[in-house]
Amino acid sequence: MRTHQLVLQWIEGQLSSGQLALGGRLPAERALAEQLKVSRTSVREAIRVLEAMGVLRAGVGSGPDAGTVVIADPTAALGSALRLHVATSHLPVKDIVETRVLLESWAASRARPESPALAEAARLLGQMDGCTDTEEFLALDIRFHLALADAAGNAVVSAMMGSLREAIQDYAGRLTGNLPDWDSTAARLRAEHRGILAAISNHDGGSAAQLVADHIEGYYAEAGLGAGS
Amino acid sequence: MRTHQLVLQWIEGQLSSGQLALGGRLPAERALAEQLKVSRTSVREAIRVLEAMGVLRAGVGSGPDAGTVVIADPTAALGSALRLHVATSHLPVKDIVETRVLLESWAASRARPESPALAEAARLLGQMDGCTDTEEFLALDIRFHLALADAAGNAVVSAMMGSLREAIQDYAGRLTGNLPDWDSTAARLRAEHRGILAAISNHDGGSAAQLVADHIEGYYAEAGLGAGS
DNA sequence: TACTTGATGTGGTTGGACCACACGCCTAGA
DNA sequence: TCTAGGCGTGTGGTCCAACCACATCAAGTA
Repeated sequence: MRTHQLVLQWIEGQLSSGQLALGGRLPAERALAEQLKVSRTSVREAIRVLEAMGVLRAGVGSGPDAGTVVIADPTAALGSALRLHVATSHLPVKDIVETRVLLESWAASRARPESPALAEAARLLGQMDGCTDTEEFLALDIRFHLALADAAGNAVVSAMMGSLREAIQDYAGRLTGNLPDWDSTAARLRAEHRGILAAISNHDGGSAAQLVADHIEGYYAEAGLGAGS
Repeated sequence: MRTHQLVLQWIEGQLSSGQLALGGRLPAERALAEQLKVSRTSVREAIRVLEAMGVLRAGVGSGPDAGTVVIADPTAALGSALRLHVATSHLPVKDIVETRVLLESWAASRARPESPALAEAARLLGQMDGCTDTEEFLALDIRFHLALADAAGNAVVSAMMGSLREAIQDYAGRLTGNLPDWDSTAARLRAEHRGILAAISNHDGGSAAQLVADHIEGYYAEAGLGAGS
């Protein structure tokens, strides 16, 4: 057992037992090192790992933003892990898109019409109507799809959706250059978004799921390869 | 930009550009530190992160197993990340089980009967028949379900399935104690496994998906809370 | 030839030092 | 009295130098 793993175990234990909760603060690195009888280096290595996993956030200085505090950002961990393994060509982009279709169509079929996340999605849709900038449109589009995922009320699916999105974000951005006519594409995407939202509002989960799948795969087909709107 | 993140970027760049591939070796820590004009500490912190993400593996000594080499274990990264966030109570076990049902039933519906992974699943099923030890049975059960997921041919879904499993493994293990009669449960599980395999062999993906969902949710209901066989 | 022994290179760990930063007290001035 | 500045204190960020344990390989020895 390597030293930093001992520190990891200790922190995970504190989290499991509830002695360290969301928003809680870890002891200072030097204090924790002394407490666990290890070097500060080992403590720092453990903190780095948890930071990369979206469990901790380290801040310098003093005050409320300082120190090492517990956060909860599962998307960050899953996202960077997926991105790295895509980089090693071990996770094909095709599989990522396929998984995204799977998760997102499920989320659409399970989305509750009264969910606040769905209201947020509708608001974003309104913003996209008056949007002329391509980059801004895509940013809003991402948030729209994430809100859709949130509306299903499954935190794991939401986190995975976000991470899949993050993993292929650069890739998807490059694809927009392949589009022959961005304006017409944007118009189509807007219309499809409205259709999805309408299906969910009508409690027609089956249609919503199908529309989402078509929506993503349609973009996939049009842009030539791998990442939907 | 913190120093270790610079090292992370450099390594990710090497991976993306293909100059560092699966099985490749990183320069020695001291050499890499000098090359990037940073301290060995920062290099080590970056390596720790990538190690936790299942991208690198560090080995001491000399020879083939020594040095820092590129591996590809997406499951490790996703699994520990999910486990940690479950520990913070930010990802409900209920959502994990629900996601597992979603992914696994999809995998069953897409599994190709001629897949080698499916043959492996059948082999494992045979081993489980002559198995009397509870713990060994559960270990084989895990491998059976993972083989099932692999048979769909989607690396992302396989990795996510494995990570979900890992995240709630301890939890699932504790649940077996709740069962009133393990022997009869094991017999039922075996029969259900055979049914799933048969449906896939008959190219009846729809039935297979439904059987898998029932299989997992049945165990969930019987054990009282959260993790299927 | 077979065994021992040391050199070499790897990651693993440690302690100490210094830096930049941000807050909050505490003093000097208005 | 009230205000504005400076300085002390504690935080993470970085670096360095040294040592350890380990595994291999080559040279030397019986």
